[in-house]
Amino acid sequence: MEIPSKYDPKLVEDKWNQHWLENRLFHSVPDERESYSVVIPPPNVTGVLHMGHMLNNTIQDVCVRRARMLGKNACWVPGTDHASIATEAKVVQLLRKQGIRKSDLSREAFLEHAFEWKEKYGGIILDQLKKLGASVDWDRTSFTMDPGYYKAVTRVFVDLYNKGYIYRGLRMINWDCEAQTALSNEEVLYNEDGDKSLLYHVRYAIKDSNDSLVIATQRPETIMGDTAIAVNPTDERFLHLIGKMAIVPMIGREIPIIADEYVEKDFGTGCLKVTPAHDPNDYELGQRHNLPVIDTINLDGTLNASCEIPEFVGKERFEVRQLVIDRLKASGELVKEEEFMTRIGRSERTNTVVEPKLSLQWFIRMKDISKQALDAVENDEITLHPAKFKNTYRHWMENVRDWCISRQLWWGHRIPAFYYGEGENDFVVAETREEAEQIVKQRLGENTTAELRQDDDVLDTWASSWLWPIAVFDGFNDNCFDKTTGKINKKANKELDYYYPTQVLVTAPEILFFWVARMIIAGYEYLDEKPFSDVYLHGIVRDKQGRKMSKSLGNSPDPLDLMATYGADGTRVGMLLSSPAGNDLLFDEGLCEQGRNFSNKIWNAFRLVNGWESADIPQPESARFAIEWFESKFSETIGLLNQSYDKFRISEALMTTYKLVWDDFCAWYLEMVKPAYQQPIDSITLTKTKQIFENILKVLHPFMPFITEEIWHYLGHRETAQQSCCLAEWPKTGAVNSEVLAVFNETADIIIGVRTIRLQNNIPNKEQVELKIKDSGKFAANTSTLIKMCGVSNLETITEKAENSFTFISNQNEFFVPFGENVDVEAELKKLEDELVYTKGFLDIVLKKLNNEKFVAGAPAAVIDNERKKQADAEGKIRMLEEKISALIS
RNA sequence: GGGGGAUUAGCUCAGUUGGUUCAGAGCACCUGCCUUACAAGCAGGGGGUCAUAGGUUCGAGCCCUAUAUCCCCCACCA
Repeated sequence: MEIPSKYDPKLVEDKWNQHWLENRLFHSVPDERESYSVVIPPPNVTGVLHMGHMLNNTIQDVCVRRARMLGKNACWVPGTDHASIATEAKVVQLLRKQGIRKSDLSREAFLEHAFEWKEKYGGIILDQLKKLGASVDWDRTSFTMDPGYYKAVTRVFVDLYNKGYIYRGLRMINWDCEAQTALSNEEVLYNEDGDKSLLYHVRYAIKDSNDSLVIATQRPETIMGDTAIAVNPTDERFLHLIGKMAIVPMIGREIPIIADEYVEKDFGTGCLKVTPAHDPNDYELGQRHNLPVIDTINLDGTLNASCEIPEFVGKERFEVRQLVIDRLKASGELVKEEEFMTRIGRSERTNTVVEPKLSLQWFIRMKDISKQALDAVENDEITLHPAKFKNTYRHWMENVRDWCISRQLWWGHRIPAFYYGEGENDFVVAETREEAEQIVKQRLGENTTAELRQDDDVLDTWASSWLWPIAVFDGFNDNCFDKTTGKINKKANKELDYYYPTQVLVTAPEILFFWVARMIIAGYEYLDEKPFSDVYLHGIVRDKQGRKMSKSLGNSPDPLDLMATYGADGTRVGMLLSSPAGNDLLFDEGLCEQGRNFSNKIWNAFRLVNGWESADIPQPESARFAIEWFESKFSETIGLLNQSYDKFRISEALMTTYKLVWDDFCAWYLEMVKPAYQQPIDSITLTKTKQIFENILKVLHPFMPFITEEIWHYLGHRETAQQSCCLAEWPKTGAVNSEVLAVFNETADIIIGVRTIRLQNNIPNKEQVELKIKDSGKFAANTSTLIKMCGVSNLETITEKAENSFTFISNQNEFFVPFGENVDVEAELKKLEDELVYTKGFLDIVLKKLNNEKFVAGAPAAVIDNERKKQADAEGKIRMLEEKISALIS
């Protein structure tokens, strides 16, 4: 059967994917083996595979596949995140296209649409993961709004509330007056270059004084909500005014003049009007100074009665701005209009200017609950890779701020708070409405007729995904979660007991705090145990110019296209080739090409070996040596590989594998054992070579699962369907015979010497050459390998220098290749002279060191010995070169 | 503004406690080869004052101090 000379992934990948799935090779159940569990960072349920996923999942797959081969019970849990904001935005958009507005729908109707949409399009990304060969346990696919998961999230909310970690508080949120909804920070867009705006300087009178001061504002329409004027306490211009009362223009309200560090002396006029209801900073100022909050703007952006000016009530905020300006101009209180650059936030959805708005939100108190999570990373119970993120992590955790977990959306986990009255504390928190009713009855009496309203808001997505490593193993179920202590009893949950903590979490540093830190917090809060031992943080995939890949730039290749062009294996290798942990990856399609070429190289090595016919003939010495050498080389490399893997240096492991396969195995080993054209190979060498090839496939497998599986089956594992390279045993480190390695190195060095002479002197490979060796007593190369690899017709040991020859030195032995016809003596001479000059210079440097008394006195003996050895070698080399030159000249 | 990180070959990066080939790898580049596994290949080769300036040391890519440039995260000036 003819095997094509080019590897065709299309003929291979689907076949093996199907094989793996049908045989459920990646399914894991607890058993007596050591577990190796990994939870996937759940992609958005609405997501489609992009380059970031490609990188992220390839790294995980490499770790998981290797662990499986190491004999561990590998369990990689897949799933998706409901991603409340992102998904809700998409659903809203979709509905809008169908002419349906969210505001016209009931919550229930909207959620019905959302779930419908999720069923239809959600999980596309999971299918795409199959394409890249992700060896996840598909039977365990989870979703952050699965019923069980939903229950876990609710349960945790109630628990944290009961423990006193959750509270309600006022907070500025971004309000979209048109859509009448709150916006997350991510949904607020800013003009990149800033916005040109006007700063209005307005004069405020001082009570009981002829004095006045001038503030600067870009929002004159909020003047009626002012409750203070603030100046910097060190600003001498205003020291005398601190503590006095200023008069708000137009309405005459008296407000205090306060001092606060926050005020910049150099900006505007140095006086700041404080409007706690309509500016986040002013709100904080107000908190610090106990200022009243006067909210003058309605949800739809019109002014309300609190503004005290009837003419303004019901009018839109920007219309009012102009009216205010007109009034102030007329009264002479507007001193100046000044252009300046600022940044104005606009709603991503409606493009209206975002209105900061105070509202009651839910928070988690972070300080105490995050203590253990800080320590765990600090004392390396959890290791971050690369370690530099430890600093970042510490800084954030030490300055952790309370976490606002409520979102004004419908798609998500609805906050389990039930209100029975209008009072601030007229609510209860409970897992279900029934439980809530019970509590209310206890509180208000059995006969209460209070109607319960559940909070309309849902939880921040991260307030569900922070439970991921616990919840995917059903860690909050009734059996193991103890409501009274608020702890999980691991022993009562076989799965959790076996798989938790997981091994490695692979993700991007961008979400180190949003997600990773919070998972750690949850782990310690509920299990008193870390959720994972190692965190591998990979960079962002960027284009060649270093720009983030984005839809709008159109600079992101589609991973599916790449896999179609270069094969999944080639693309995986391409992704990992230049991606050390923590560094951004400047993606270059050329890397995938390199990956594809590598596939092809492996494929052709297989074709070569596969085509060999064995015969009952003696094993050549060169083949015997090749096997002996390669086995040592392989053992040595396995050691290096294991080290790289253990340190999570995945790209280093890949490069080591790449060189082992391409250089050591293909370029050297196969050439060394290869029989002459159309000659058979001895059976010992063939058998050994196939064994070696199998080992090669094993170390390649984590990176290139498809091609290795394909060849694996060709090499004699076709018979049983269960057999798979996926389940092969990772090679053990064996003995490394350093003597053999040294012999090989010397042999290879001589071969390269002869090749160089051939190339530089245009001696065709077909033409046999003689090789003479002047042995310094150290010659130890494998001669039969030399003869085979160099095209040597005659190998001879001599005692005197050979004349009329090209020469080179290797390991203090001198080698001579006698001139054939057409020899360029001049060129040869020049080469020798150049080398002489260089070596003399080198000797000078060494001597300088050795003549330095301080060096000889201060450096350890080993270092000095080495320098003396260098000196001796150099002196010897100079003698040889000089002799050679004189021989050529004569 | 606060914090963190980086600067080594044309590009992307290694370089472990300062001292054995430590100045490296891959790609790119140059030269020669369609040699019967592979031109998606083979063989060989060139290339760096380790950002700059000082300092510590017998010895610095590595340690210290400044300077310059770049990147990331958080908070963002009314």
